[in-house]
Amino acid sequence: MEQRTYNQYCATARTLDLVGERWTLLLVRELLTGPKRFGDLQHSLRGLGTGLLAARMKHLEREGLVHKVTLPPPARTAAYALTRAGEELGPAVLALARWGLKWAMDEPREQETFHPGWAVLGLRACFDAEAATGLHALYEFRVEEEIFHARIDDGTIETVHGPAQHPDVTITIGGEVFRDLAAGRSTLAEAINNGAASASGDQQALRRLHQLFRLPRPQTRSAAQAPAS
Amino acid sequence: MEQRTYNQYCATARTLDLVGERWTLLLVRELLTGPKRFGDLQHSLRGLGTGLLAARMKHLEREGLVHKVTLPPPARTAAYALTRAGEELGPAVLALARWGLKWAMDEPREQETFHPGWAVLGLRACFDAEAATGLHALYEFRVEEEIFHARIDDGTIETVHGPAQHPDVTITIGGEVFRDLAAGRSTLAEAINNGAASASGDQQALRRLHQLFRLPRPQTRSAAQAPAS
DNA sequence: CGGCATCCATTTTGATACTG
DNA sequence: CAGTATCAAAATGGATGCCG
Repeated sequence: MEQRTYNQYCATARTLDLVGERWTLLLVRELLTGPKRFGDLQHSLRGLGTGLLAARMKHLEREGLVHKVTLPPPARTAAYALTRAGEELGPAVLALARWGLKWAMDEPREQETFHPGWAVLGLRACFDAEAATGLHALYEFRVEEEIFHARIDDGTIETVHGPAQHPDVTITIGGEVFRDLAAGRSTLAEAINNGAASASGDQQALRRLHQLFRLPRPQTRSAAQAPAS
Repeated sequence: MEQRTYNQYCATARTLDLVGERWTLLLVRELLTGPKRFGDLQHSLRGLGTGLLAARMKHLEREGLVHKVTLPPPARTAAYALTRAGEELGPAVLALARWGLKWAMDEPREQETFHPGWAVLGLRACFDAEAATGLHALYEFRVEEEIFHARIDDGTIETVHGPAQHPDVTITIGGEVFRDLAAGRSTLAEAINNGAASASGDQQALRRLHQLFRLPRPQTRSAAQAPAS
């Protein structure tokens, strides 16, 4: 395995040698919101068979980007988690997501799957650090059956799968609304006004939340275009 | 073509549908330092055949990331350039490069090729915007037969293939030294002291240059490691 | 359920020869 | 030099079965 290399002494190429194969960066994306079990990973990634998934995870493990953990009680089952090196791929994945939010997220297509965790990462991708100066807050998102939380500490954001301990605000929202929101086709304020979402908790923290994400204005990639430089 | 899609309504997955195939991001990398001809691209990317290269460029063109241009005189030949959308993949490519600089750039391996343009992009990846506040300068790098320039304007950097008009500083340097420098295994100051590089022009701009790039301390990805979270 | 091997149809790729 | 045509090798997708 991994005999196929670009053979270039270049940081980008070396990185792509490690994580450029099909599915690999999406596996990293899944783990960026916390450890996941083998089955969870496969469930999120339709089209990825057990054989290839096992091969990819073994590769990531061998390369030191992922390691096996035992989930804390009461779960106690085995799962995969990112190592420090794996976690630091976050900025690269989020950069790809930012580009996609601006240039590739038109209407959802038939056939396309969606999981709330992707939208959570989408929010994280357009987190505006400046807008969060001085803010320390814990937000919980209850999207259909899935729960996530975002911890904001003065310009930093952490988004994790699972409930929060003592959230300042809890947002309850349907999957489709949440999807539209993360794709910039709706806002949280609108959704709450609509009744499509509800928020409870610290009202001031909620007001800050509205300002924290700066979604790019979607653009179309027309093939006929003036030079970039 | 492009029938293979992840079918996920996710910004990262949609982006990878467009540029996640083998070679594609490396082609973007090549074009990030300016337009290139078909043959130049193939020359830089050993192992990429003409058939696949043609298919990739056609795909990128159809998707509006690349377009054909006619090089200005005296060249006048056809070339490929990034569109606005393509150019904006820069941050994602540079994020991958930053990760690689930290976690994947050990010694060059036998068989690995190297082109100065990659190192130029490596420098750009670790450009420190804060260190460049108030600086407006044009640097020219003459690496073996290749010439690049970097234009710095107060926190922004632009790196382009080709000579500069009226550079403030011109650095002449060998390919291997430049390679080591961009991989963090040497510094420009050392290279100049060694005589491995020479610089002429505005001495103050040269002093600033030394401070502009913050290379990450290389790390090893040990598979046996404590959890990241 | 987690994890892995095996078999097979389909795609993707790599390498080379060939054409305007 | 820019690209097409062709073919062999490799990667992928999907199904299935096995084992603890």
